[in-house]
Amino acid sequence: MRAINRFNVLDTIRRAGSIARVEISERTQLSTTTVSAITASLLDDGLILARTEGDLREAAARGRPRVMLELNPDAARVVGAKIAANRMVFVVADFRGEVLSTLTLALRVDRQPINVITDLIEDGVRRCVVDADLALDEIDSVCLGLPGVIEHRTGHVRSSPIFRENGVDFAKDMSERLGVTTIVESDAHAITLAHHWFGKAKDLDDMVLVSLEQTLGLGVLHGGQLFRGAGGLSHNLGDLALGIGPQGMIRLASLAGESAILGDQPNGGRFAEAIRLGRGMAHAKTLIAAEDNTLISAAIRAGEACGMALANIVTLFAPPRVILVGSSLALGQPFLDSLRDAYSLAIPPSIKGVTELVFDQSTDETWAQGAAVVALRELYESPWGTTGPAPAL
Amino acid sequence: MRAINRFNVLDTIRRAGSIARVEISERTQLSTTTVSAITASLLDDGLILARTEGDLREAAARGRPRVMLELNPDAARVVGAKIAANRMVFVVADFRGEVLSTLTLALRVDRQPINVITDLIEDGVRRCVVDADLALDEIDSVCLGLPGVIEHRTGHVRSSPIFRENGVDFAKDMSERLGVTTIVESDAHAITLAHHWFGKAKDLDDMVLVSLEQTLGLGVLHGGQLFRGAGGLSHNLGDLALGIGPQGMIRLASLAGESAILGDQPNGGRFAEAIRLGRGMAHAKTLIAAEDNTLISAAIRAGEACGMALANIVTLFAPPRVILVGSSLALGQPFLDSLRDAYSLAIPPSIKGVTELVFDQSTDETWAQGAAVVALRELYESPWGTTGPAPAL
DNA sequence: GCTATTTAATTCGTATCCCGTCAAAAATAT
DNA sequence: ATATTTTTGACGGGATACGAATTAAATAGC
Repeated sequence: MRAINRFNVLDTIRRAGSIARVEISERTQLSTTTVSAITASLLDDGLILARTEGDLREAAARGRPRVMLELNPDAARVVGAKIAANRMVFVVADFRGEVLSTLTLALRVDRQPINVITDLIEDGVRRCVVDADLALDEIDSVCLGLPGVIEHRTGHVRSSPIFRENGVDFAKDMSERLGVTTIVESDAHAITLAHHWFGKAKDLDDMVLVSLEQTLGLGVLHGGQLFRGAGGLSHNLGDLALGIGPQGMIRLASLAGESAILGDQPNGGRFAEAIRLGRGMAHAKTLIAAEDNTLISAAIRAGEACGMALANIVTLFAPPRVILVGSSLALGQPFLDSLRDAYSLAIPPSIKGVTELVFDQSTDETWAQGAAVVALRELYESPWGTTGPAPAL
Repeated sequence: MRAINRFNVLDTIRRAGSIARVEISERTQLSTTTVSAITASLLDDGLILARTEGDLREAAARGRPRVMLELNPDAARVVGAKIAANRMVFVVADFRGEVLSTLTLALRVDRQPINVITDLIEDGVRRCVVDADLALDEIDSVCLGLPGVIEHRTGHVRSSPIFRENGVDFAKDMSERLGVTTIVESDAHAITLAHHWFGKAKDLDDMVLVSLEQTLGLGVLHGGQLFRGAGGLSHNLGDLALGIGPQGMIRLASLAGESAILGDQPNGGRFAEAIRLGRGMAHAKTLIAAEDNTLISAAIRAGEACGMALANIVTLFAPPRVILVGSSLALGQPFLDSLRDAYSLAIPPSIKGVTELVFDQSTDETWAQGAAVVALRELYESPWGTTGPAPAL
């Protein structure tokens, strides 16, 4: 019970950035007494800081000035990472989720043996931590966001384009490797939380995010919590079945996945090289501007498929807002227009107007930051969840 | 806090049917002391009853015999109803959800003006209440389950095949009409809760139910709670988009809805008559047995579409169990087989084995009982939610 | 410059609630 | 009748939250 209130207060402070006790009490519906008690304990634990200046009410404020409270950035450090097929992005973040250092490694990791991948990730984590002027033992937790179907609770990767194998116990492997608690999460879930904390869903506790990258991912926020399937399973939109074709089931990924849009490019060509470097979509955009008809029609086909799938998601979840993110958005007009058209055609009239569509081209760093948020959210709850007994002097 | 524990204890008693305090304490993880306090207050409020006999442990039980506690059936009465296009089914249920009386009215209500429909419903409610030897003012709450997209919180019906109009404030209308709090809920949600309380999901707090009737509905249970969209919106599977056809969007309902399967039957014919009476699917089954090829292929088409949609639902929600209900199941082999085939083809390998498929041919009464459960669940929480202060003497 | 006013935060006392321990009650076995 | 076993109820301790009163720190007015 106290744990719940503690978390609520802490979260209220985080959302506000800087806030006085009175206002916490207003927002949480807790009495000022309780807020005082809780904030005292939070101050005591070093999780928040008090700042005497900064009372930003109307300039001529009478009465005792408010003492502003904010998160103590140094209360914890976490590493968040986005692991994609052709790049890895790491960030070190402080307790507020603010990024302290970034590291991008442009290298192809998919289809590599697992221990090569874990090696590379370990390397990236270590380098990024050093860049932030920290040591690994100052890091409280690490979270890796990767594409695919991931069981968050167990850290079990059911399937991912990153791995050749299915069913990897990735969290366990990496935890042992790094000597730091490591969480594995779907990349879509990570960017969903990033938007909830810092992006275009700060004001909402219910929303849906669709990520259009190599893999098509989904994040559903419900009451401020990620909605996970059984066993904390993440969703994979690319697996959605669209119909039966000559070679069996046609899935969304086969029309709207990155490789489906860009097609098989001749090895060594400039396009193939751009794809290698994660610039495939940007390159495609310039080709589309030059009226490359193959690409244009691929983009339109992908947009239509996405738009329809999106409408179905909205039919099922009816969120007030859907945020679309991912590299495919860089394709520009033909893709976006056909997506929007298909969406508005496919959305049932009865829920028209319920959902607002928002497009966002986040940087890779935001994804990694989202992974850091996943790690932070777990920290927020667990280690100080139990009320510490007053230490005997 | 007490409210939460109270609810948990009450719910534990309901689930068990009859249970001793010790066992409540075991199941809820509450101390026997607390359980005693709470049960005393529940007994005091007349919500539960104590029965001295009925200790069903090993016959030769030494020690003080257990006092079994069970819900007081008379603590409340509710009316639940299933309103379909061609029939209305009412039940009066006691506090346990047990049915006291049933009333089925086989009449076509769709496309009637609203006040005709409300008239008929009012009539049905009143008659069913009388059948249970009760008066309307002894009814605590009414819940109507209808097909379509319904906002549970507001009782607003966004669209329903029952109504000619969209956007009807049905809960308000009926509450005024009956003088009893009336809740409106999607029929799929009702049957979902019916299965949670009495049917094939008693053991699960997470599951998905798909209802295949005139309308294709969906109920998602998540942590024992119905998962609703924004504003308590219900889902409508029939609105799912499958692809673009010559006449615009092809939706699931146009392939697998009742009318899509049965087709347009000549007015006055035996088939049309059967449909009128809600026996359309049964009649179709006999025709299929007689190798009516039009129907067989319609059934197969419908089954395929449903199977694929089902696989997509499972991809998104990954529930441990999916329950399929509804009149279309009566079609038998061709429908069920093609559904199963399409499902196993469309289900992504990465989540194969997560979900168990269960078919259930519930009676209409069960649907109405589910609506009663919706009403009861609200009663369980609200009126005794606050701890009553000890009355002065 | 002093006092009154206003607003913020803390302290204190009270009520609630849960749990652990212990005693009472109710049956059976000897 | 007595001992044993099991369940139930009662009392005190600990934690928590809230309301009222108190203290704190600033401004406004004279």
